[in-house]
Amino acid sequence: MTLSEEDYIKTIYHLSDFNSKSVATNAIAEQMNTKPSSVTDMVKKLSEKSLVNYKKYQGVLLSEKGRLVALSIIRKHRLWEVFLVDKLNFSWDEVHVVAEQLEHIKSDALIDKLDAHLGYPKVDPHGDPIPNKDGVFTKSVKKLISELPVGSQGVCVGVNDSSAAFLKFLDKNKIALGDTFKVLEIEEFDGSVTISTRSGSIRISKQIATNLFLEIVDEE
Amino acid sequence: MTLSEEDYIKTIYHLSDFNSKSVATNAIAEQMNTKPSSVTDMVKKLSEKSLVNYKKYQGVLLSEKGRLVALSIIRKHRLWEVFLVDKLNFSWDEVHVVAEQLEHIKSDALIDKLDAHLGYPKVDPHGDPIPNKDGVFTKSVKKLISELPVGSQGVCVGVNDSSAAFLKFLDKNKIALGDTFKVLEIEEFDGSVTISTRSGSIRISKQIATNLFLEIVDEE
DNA sequence: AATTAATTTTAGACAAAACTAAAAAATTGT
DNA sequence: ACAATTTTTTAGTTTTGTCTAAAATTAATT
Ligand SMILES: [Mn+2]
Ligand SMILES: [Mn+2]
Ligand SMILES: [Mn+2]
Ligand SMILES: [Mn+2]
Repeated sequence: MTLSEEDYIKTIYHLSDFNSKSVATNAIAEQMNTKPSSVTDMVKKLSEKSLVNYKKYQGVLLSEKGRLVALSIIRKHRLWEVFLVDKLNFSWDEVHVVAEQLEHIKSDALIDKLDAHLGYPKVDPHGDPIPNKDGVFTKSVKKLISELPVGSQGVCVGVNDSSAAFLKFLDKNKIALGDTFKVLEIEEFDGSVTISTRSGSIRISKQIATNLFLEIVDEE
Repeated sequence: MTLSEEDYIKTIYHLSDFNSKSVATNAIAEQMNTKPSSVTDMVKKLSEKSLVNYKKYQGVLLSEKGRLVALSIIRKHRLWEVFLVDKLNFSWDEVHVVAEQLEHIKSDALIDKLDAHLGYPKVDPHGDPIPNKDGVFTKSVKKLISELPVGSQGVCVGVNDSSAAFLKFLDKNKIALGDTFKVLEIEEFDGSVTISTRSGSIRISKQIATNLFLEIVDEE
């Protein structure tokens, strides 16, 4: 597999929405910043290698083989993201570009040992699940606090608004990525939410609640 | 810089012996498992970009610009090797192939943070020096114990004989890569050497002494 | 249903990096 | 010194991945 083939496979997987619907040539071209004609060429090649199912003018879907390739690249991408954040102190919004390169390093031993070194994480810094060696992953849910019912619990994994002002606000209120929160109460009147944090429980406004993503850990 | 260009630059640097003598087309071809004609093509391209000085039939030498590129790749290669050994528990003889890929990842921030995470190492797992950001490095010396005078001190960084038997012997005598040794006495009669180790001093035969490399740390 | 618009594919070209075969230059041995 | 050998370069292809321009197909609108 060349680097370019791997990126196409990954893009097709992402655009297919868990491999359920067929992906349009133009959609791939747009996502990858190439021309539709280039996509057609590549898709033909991937079809030759039976990594995708493709019929002219009908769009494209990953084969089972292709799906496993996609998941192995996604696994590498997300493990590297965890490494960059946990070990090298990158912030969660800087890691994607670098992981885009690291995901193509070819060495099974490397990924196994990296996985172990990171303590077999289940989720990347953006709250997205990390497939295991066989491409199995727990389809986790990432939701805004404002969308959750009372009693929900999850790990804070992202923000909608990444302005300096908002991040400063979070800091002041001792809210950080990686923290576990529980929704204690929702105020009907103004939509504000009371959540439990490390340092006791606090109430956050509806505006804040619509800007914080929780990763709901699907208990196994 | 493409991956291929980077590998050529690095190879030319290594073959030029600290950039002192001009490198033959055939030597590059042999080292890189390509044909001489391919090398000529690439060398012309590198010359266009003024990364090398090249005149037909005269061999090639890195320009100052090229030398700095070479050193930045070597820096990355060796830092990744340290990471693989120190953090991921690879053994020192497994890391080269993987580092050969990792050295091409493009991100200054990544290398800075990796360097910090590793504690700013000066030397890679094979005892080779790690250039700093500006391409400066202490030209360190790697020598067999049998070649050292009494009083020499250094870090054990490699073996000549990597047979299981020899490695087992080292293990039994509590000699490991990364240990610091000092030459205490050399026996004229049989060439055996007394060295100080973690666990006191031991005498090793001439045969052992000709199979262990020490990295002599050039005090600055 | 027919025309128009959008999407997708084909045809032909190009740059990067490799190759083979043959020509040119440098080196070596007598 | 000059023929033989080795090294290096040139010329012409190939593969991979991209592009533009034009043709084919499908989708949307009157
Ligand atoms: Mn990528
Ligand atoms: Mn991610
Ligand atoms: Mn390399
Ligand atoms: Mn090394």
